[in-house]
Amino acid sequence: MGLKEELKLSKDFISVEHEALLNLYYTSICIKKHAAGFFAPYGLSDVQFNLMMLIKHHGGSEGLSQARLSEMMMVNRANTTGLVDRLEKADMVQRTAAEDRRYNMIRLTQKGQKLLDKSDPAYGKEVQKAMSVLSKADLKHLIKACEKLRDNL
Amino acid sequence: MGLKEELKLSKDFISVEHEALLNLYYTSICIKKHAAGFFAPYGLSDVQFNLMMLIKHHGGSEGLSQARLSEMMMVNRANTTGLVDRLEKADMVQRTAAEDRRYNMIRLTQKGQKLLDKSDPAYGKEVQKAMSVLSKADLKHLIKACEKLRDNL
DNA sequence: AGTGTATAGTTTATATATAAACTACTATGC
DNA sequence: GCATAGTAGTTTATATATAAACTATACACT
Repeated sequence: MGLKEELKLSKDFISVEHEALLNLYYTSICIKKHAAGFFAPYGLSDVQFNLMMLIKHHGGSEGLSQARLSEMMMVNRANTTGLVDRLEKADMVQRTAAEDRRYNMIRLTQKGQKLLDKSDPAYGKEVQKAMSVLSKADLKHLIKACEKLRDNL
Repeated sequence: MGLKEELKLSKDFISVEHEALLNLYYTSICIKKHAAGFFAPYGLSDVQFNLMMLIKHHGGSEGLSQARLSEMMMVNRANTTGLVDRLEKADMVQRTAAEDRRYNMIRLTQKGQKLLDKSDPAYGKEVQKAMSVLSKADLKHLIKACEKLRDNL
């Protein structure tokens, strides 16, 4: 459905450019909400799940520092402090000392690893399902468009 | 730049589908950050500006209820309470009574109207500039892709 | 060795977002 | 008329996000 109908607007968008921008923005909101709903049964938020996925897939054996996690999630490093606090409290990740004593290396706990091993395949399937309405060519087109937009900011 | 390079990932994405989803998500984050930076000199957040724009362009003479604003911003109505609180405190909007006494009709104050009249044209130009890297065909393609994705959630 | 600079993480204050429980009001059905 | 449903807004608790100020550590240079 067009965004105009979805938001029940009576007036058209001012330009295709603005319509495209708002479509990108609101679609991202919808996807985020959907992801939150998908992860809720696992007792995790979408953001918490994302952080744990990054450690699983890019942390190797040493884990990732909070600064690196912040960079990969494109969030302020202050945000990661609280995020790791909550995940540590839930026994999903643990802070471990690095050689450079400024760093916390964040790793998954056994509990965290177990939960991810269970939920990761389901997440993969959900992504395929969500994106299946677009052809491979459409997907590549979409990726290219996003890259161009980011480069231009 | 590809998202892989931008986030300095050492591994490829698992699928084009996942890459497209992450591109959409992260591009939206980048755009939001850019918007926040753009509106900062006006003393407004991107979210506050969005709310005021909705009132200006879709509020007519009566303004909009908080429920309607929540719907148009795709946020929980609890969120709009605080948003309007802060904008009211800054003398940008005002709550006025509607015939149906459950409703607050939110309108721009003179100060809010003045600020919007000044910033709105600059915002329009910024949107054009940001989206100018995509052709009209690309933009329509992007809109269509977003619509398909939302319909499929 | 000591000084300055940069980096990592935390703390604080604040904004934005949700869900759930609550109040106030409206509308519906008998 | 009155119980019941539904709708609008608020409050509370909590999560996520930022900027700015802070501490601790590391590094570079004379």
